[in-house]
Amino acid sequence: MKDKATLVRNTQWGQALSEEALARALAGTSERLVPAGSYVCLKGDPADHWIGVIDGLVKIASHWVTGKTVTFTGVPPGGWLGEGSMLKHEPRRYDVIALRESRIAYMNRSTFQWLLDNSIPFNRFLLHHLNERLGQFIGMVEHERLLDTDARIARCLAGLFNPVLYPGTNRQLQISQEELGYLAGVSRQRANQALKALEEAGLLRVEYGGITVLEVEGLRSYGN
DNA sequence: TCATTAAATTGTT
DNA sequence: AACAATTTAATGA
Repeated sequence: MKDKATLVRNTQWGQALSEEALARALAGTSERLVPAGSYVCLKGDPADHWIGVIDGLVKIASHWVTGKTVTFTGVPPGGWLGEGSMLKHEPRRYDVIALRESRIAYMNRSTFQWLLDNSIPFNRFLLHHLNERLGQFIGMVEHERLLDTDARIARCLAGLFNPVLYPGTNRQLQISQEELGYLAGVSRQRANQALKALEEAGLLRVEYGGITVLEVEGLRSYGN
């Protein structure tokens, strides 16, 4: 994906906006290039923006004082995040970190509010978005303690391919096994081992610097 | 356009 | 965790 205009235009709500409204939405959205390993936003920051991923890959995580980090989920291009703190008018409750160099769109609060007040499709989108996110986290809590690493990786990938949350993601995903390990909370070696098992099962193809998903449903239900 | 070199990613111990 | 092998990207002729 190239820029914020492409990102917004490709969303469900963006397509329903008039040219005038689209221009207004874009005017209230800035764009920043975040280097790999840098923060997109920090826990405790005032939530003044809704964040969209134009290109790259970010993870939503929490940093513990002991130095441990817990990753909640990854967000590929086409995904949006941060609406929760935005709606509740409270500080960010997590860190967002770029796993590799990423182009990020920041929509300011007034524009977000304006869309909320004026666009039914935007509201519908947010509703679906929140509902999917909720389902995703319920599933994670349910399975985290029950599944082995192979299945965790499988679910992690299936999560990245969720067509509602991340409509821009096609069957190919550019993610190194190291990054995948970060997302699933396992070592690179173990991620590699899991990927081999999943490839063996015919669910995906491992390529240099990325993977191609063959059976999203198979990934989602792997290990059940 | 092709060849060489550097960087990134993966496989193995 | 460290090293070797492989693939891609970058550079210059």
